[in-house]
Amino acid sequence: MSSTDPAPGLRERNRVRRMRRVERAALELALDRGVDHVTVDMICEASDISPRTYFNYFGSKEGALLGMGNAPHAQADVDTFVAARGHIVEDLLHMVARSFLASDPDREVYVMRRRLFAKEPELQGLQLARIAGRRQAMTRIVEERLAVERPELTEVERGDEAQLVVAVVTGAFPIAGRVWLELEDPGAEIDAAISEVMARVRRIASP
Amino acid sequence: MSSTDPAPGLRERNRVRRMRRVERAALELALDRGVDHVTVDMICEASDISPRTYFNYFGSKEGALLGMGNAPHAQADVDTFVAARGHIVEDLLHMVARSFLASDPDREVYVMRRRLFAKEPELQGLQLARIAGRRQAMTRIVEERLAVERPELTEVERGDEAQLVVAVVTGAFPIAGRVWLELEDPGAEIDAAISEVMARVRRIASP
DNA sequence: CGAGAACTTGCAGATACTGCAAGAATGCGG
DNA sequence: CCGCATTCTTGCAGTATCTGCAAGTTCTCG
Repeated sequence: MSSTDPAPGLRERNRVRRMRRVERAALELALDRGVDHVTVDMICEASDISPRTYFNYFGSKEGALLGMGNAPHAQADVDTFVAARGHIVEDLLHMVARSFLASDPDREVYVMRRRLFAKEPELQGLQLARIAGRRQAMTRIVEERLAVERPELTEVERGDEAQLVVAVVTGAFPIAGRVWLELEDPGAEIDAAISEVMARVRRIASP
Repeated sequence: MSSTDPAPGLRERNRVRRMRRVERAALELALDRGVDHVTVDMICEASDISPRTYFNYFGSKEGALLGMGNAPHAQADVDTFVAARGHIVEDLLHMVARSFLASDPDREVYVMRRRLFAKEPELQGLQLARIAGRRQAMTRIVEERLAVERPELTEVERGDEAQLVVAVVTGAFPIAGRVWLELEDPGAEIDAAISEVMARVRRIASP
């Protein structure tokens, strides 16, 4: 289920191509006229797809605007994080970043999305709702690591600490994303962005 | 607009009473049958209100389940926070807590809400979406304080730092809320809960 | 008490979303 | 290349959410 499937097959390729087409159409329409002056029917007409299929793909009107929300983390990345012993926030940021890059993000779509978010801040709320499931999954993963790393904590304390770590990471990741965007060089440079953001995180809690 | 209005007036009192009645009915129904087997019409019938009025009050089906999302912070509390020079996260937690207590939270409804959230985690996502507006407002307030407290930061850095602070606080507040709930004594005890949570926040970023 | 403001309600309608079943595209073994 | 099974797309019909408007009702205040 990772991004390294050997033969995607025609069916899968068509699917991806169609989804991208719909996403683009939706973003263009939303940027042009504003989200709530766009209907699902418009998006479907613009991308030549049936409304029923639209919902099969994205589940909700905003689905095409928000993009990837459901793909779980690769087990290998999870294991790496659980076994790592660096700063837990930084390690988790790396896991999330790896997951993000694995989805083969389309830089152009990403930029459109950012512009749209700036234009209609309510979408950020929906984005948060969309990734709520991921937050829960992440919380469980962090708890797993804490169980071996800090066995002195009670179960409740572990849960609290995990929640806090996840909150910090979900707050910090978009910032790292922006920093990453400003660097021209794609790929490994995201590590630099993470280090930079980590420094800011440290500064906040220290004094 | 604060909670210290001298004479609420009959109109306002009716309004509050009715909203509470609707909230209770909605929570009971949702706990009983599950959120998506409850319709707005059911809630309205159970609480003897017209659907149109329901939407005037709560704006969305889930509004009655999630509770207060829109009331802005009292200007006095904001000023206090901006002028304070303690740990910025702790100060902001206090501001949020004051705002929360000012809404005169009904402990029983609060408990029902927590039970419902535990039963249907997707609601937590919607909750995040609902308070997204508050988060933005909080971010601006934090930026305001940072502008005077740390003038050496660039505008972008200020924005980033504010975002991080808000992320930490919105992550930490529910935990403080739970701790507060477990204390029998209502009222000022929320300060103790905040101190306790702050210690955990510090522990996370330090090593 | 009476004028005016604020609120509730019903109605009509647009839009979002879902289940179902038929039809089309694709994968696969012969 | 041909059927057969599988999976996906689509249309249809129906339900639920949400909104604007205008009329009726309740409250406020002088």
